[in-house]
Amino acid sequence: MFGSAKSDIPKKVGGVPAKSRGDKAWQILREAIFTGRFAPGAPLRFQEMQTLCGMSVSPVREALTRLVAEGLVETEHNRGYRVTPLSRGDLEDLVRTRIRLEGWALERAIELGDERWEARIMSSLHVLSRLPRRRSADPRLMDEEWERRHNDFHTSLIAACDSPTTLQICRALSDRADRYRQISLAFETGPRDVDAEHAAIAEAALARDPAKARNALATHYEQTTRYLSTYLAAD
Amino acid sequence: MFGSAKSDIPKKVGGVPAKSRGDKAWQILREAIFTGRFAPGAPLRFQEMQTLCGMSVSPVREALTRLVAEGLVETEHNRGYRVTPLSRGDLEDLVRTRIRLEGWALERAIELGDERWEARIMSSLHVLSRLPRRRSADPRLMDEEWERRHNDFHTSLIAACDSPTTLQICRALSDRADRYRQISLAFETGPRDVDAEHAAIAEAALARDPAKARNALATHYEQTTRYLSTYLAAD
DNA sequence: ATAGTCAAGATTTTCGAAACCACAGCGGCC
DNA sequence: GGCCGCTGTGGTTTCGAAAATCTTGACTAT
Repeated sequence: MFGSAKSDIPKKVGGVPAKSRGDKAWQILREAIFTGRFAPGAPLRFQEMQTLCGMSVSPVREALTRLVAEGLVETEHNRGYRVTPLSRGDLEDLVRTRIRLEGWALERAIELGDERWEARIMSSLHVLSRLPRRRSADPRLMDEEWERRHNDFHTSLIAACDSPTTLQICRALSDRADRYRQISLAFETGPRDVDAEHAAIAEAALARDPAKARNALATHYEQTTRYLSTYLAAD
Repeated sequence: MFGSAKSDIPKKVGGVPAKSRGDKAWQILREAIFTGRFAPGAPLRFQEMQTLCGMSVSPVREALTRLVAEGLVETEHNRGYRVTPLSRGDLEDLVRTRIRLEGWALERAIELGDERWEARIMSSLHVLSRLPRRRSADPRLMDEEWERRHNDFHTSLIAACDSPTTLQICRALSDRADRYRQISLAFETGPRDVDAEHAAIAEAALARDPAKARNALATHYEQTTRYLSTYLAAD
């Protein structure tokens, strides 16, 4: 369209190239919401989004529909879209639900996991621990690569669970929780050894101790709530 | 647009009027998938959908995006959309996940429910039992009103649960299961007293017996699997 | 002053056509 | 004969603008 027509499509996020403009819009808006470019509760205006994404209204609209389904964006008919607000109540509910559901998935994975499952956990834990959590340039922001690896670690823990439906829901909840994780960095004051928390989960999982693994996972997830909930609106 | 401009918008499904063409397209396509107008695995062509919905491509596309997010429809880039196939494996996974998740929601509701919760269960159970399950005209099809009331009964059971996230997921899973329920009628041969199954759940819930209620719910959900799974592709 | 009405501007929603892609059928080349 | 590339066809995806809708603010009547 303008200049080199194709070269603006294959932008990647998390290693996955965008296949269509709709995909790309989804990635861009998602990223914009995560980084706070669009604040929680802020209205999303089409003109701005079109400029940001460099495309027409149709793919933007498709992306928004997806984001609504994922719970990152809300809509009211004929009154546009807005970034879903964050709140203490939502976070607490989210964390409790994740602990319950992902805890079950973890137990199941411990039951079924083979050597390959174990190996993937060890490898993803290792590469995760090799990276600092905060971005060196701006320590209030999360390092993109760290987040990718963190995600991979948690995915690997439950990968051996045999319920695709459960895994899919876990992924969706993890996405919703990402936003809280992002901003929690700005508020964490006390010392927190995230690496140790991860190692504890992995150790219990490989030792095939379901109760212990579940506990470690719960502790890990509850840490974020602890730091964050006092700073969030009660709702 | 044509004749009386407004009158073609407020079509209702389940008592909820469509607010936009996108909503209406979603309702129409959903209904078409449930009733088998579009069979499992069948490709969804835009021309046909536009004719069926009586509108242009944009709202149809929006509806499809929503249906994909709900798992009723699948898509492959540049190769269109297709109705998500039904399979034995998917059904079994779905049912197990529902039993686990909805079982927990039920326990929680039993813990928290007040008089209003009890009253709603009794009332929705009553109106449900007053209606035949099969459509009188074509006994292989499910009565629309019955399905609405059935849904309301199950919703009322867990309504007192205090986790919006969990309730939302339960609703989504219930929607996915609807398709299996619809076709199960055509295969059910042996006698099955659905009303008794419902009554058993309600009784245990009102008696505040979590384990018993959970069991009754599990039994109820497993019945459908029992009748259906031999007729479904293994996958 | 207050509520109700209306017009203008801003924004979302929908349309119809253009651009684009996958696939099948055909013809040339090794 | 088999393989490769071209091209036409049937479909999806994206565009740019028109239509519908909401918001705002001024104006009028009570």
